[in-house]
Amino acid sequence: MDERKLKILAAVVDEYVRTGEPVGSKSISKLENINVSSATIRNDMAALEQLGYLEQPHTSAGRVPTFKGYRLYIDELMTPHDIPDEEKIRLDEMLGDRNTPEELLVQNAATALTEITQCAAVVTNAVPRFSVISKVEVIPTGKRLYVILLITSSGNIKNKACRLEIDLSHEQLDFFTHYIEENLSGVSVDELSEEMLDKMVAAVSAYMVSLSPLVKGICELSEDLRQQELTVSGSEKLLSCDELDKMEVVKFIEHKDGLSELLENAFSGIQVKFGAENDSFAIGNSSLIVSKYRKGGKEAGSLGIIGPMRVDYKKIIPYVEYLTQKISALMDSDEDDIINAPDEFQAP
Amino acid sequence: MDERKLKILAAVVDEYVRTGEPVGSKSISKLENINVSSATIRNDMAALEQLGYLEQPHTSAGRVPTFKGYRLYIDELMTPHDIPDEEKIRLDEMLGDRNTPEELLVQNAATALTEITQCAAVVTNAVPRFSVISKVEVIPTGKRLYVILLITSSGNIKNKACRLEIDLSHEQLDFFTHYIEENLSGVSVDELSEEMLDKMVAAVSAYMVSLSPLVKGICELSEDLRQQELTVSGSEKLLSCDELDKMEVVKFIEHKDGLSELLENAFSGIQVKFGAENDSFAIGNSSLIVSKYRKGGKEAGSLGIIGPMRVDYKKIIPYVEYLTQKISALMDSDEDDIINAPDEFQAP
DNA sequence: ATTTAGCACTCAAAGAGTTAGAGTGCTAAC
DNA sequence: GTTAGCACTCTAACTCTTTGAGTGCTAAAT
Repeated sequence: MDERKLKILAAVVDEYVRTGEPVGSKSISKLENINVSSATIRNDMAALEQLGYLEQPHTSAGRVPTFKGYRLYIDELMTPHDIPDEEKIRLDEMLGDRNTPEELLVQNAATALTEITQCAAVVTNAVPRFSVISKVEVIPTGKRLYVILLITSSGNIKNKACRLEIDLSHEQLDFFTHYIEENLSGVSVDELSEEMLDKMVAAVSAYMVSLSPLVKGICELSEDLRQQELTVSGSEKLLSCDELDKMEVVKFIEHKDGLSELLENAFSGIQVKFGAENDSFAIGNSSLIVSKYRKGGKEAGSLGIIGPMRVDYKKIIPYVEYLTQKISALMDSDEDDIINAPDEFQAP
Repeated sequence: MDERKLKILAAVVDEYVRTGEPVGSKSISKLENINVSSATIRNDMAALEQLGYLEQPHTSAGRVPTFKGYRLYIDELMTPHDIPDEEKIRLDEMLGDRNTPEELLVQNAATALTEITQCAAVVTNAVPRFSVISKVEVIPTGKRLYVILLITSSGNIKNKACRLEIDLSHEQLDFFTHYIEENLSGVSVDELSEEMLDKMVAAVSAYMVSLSPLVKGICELSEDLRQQELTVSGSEKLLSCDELDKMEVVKFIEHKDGLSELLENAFSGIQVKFGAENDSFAIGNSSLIVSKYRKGGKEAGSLGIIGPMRVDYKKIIPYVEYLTQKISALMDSDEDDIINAPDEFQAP
């Protein structure tokens, strides 16, 4: 692989991203930093096509990058743009500050990304998993009717109504509440394993079978907590993008299967995945640009965009990187504000 | 307006709904109960177009009903189909019985409607408004951090985290909890007026200004409660419906603005509204078919579908009517099961 | 040994022209 | 008032042609 060939590949990608039309040898030869004739470029382009980096929609058309071509471009050839300072300021304002709730922080970042990229933005919020359970309450609210309340240190609150077969005496309820509180209080949501909950089900059932709906309710609630929340915003942008198949986009909007896992399993750092490369997430010509943000050094969630493969990587990647870094920073500086002391208070 | 013209209008709507193609005079003349020639029909159709009930996509095409045409058809001309008995049985099974929670009841109805109509189903659940507040709790969960919990007799639970400027002593918290409990417990959600809450804000603030975030939180929660819950299910069906503009549908899916008010302000009984007729809810060629269900004689919520204007009203309207009636019946017979005794139990 | 100019060739996209057919409006007869 | 008949209209589908961007190859130039 020739130095010049790489330069030409980069030029083809840049041109194609800019114009959206297949790129011909002539238009490349006219570029500033290219000083060979179109014939030479034709030869090189033919070679690049041989190698699988470019392809022709039809014989007499210019070349278009293949996803292998994009891959090489992104990994090696591209020179990312800098984000102008005034733009950074604007982003910082959009995001929020130390006092902005974490959920809103990532939400704002998503909004910013949709606006900048005109693509769908995707965020996961795995923050709840880092928190510990700070409170479990079972509150009787009526005849045989109870509400289970689960509160985490990060302020996440889940509740669920439960109907029992029988009414519980104060003693029974007390027993149950204490047992649960003892076993779950202070446990990190991450550690809430199946076994642990199974053990509790067994123990409580042994004491009194009628309590099992309550335990089941708690299991369901902790299930909820463990699940990282995936939000896709601005997905309508994908519909007006004619590189993507409308039907596939619609299917994606309906159920975002696979995406959640894909994000969960991603490495840290910025990442670009193409629809073609993995079948779990199947919008044909799409590209997913994500990065993970961190909280207290641990990966806490992902942030990125879904768009067509023909997207301005030079421009967008720095934005995704900047936003994830900023979010990580804001979440870290926020840490001393987070309450990790579930036992400090007693219910009145 | 001639008897025959009305008959022709009805025939045009029926044919158009059936085929999806503009309807010509010839195809109408071939119909069983029409015994005039196509020329006569042409004359009548021209008249109907003059009157605004029909329109032509272009000069040499058949006619299509305008929304004014649909309106007349629905209000006066249409003969609704009967639902077959076995179908009714199937619906009854899908819905649930006396023991099915109300929320699930309407949810099931929505699912049934999506399945039958291949349109999006929309339900509102105003049931919470009929219930009384059975419990208010303020639970400390960390440094200056409190969770407010509002539970209604119908099992509705709302919560909200609140951060205060200072830590509360047990006494302060007790005072507050008691005050709130005393004032709100047993109050029906419907009666939760602005004034009432304002009075509380004033009273509490007089005692201690720092408590006002809590009162504010409670106000917001009761606001939530009063707001009827709107659920749209199967909205993906609208995307595969080519009469509707995809972009508008996506926008609608993302934020269902206006729909809630539209439903709230609707009269009782079955109702059909067209996207064109009201701008608050703006999917171009859409039609909204809803009816209200009742609980204990009072309107409790709405149930219906959103689809293209070209939808089988003859078939769908009876389904919507049947389901709302059934739900009303189930909710009424369910009434003695509802817990209206918030004071029966004490927190442990 | 590359690089380049030149040229014949290819192919999609756009435009022009044609046809087919469904449907209309009007007129004159019933 | 209704109907048959006919000329007219307009779209959708099809073919034919043209255009031009772009290619690959060859032979000359560096």
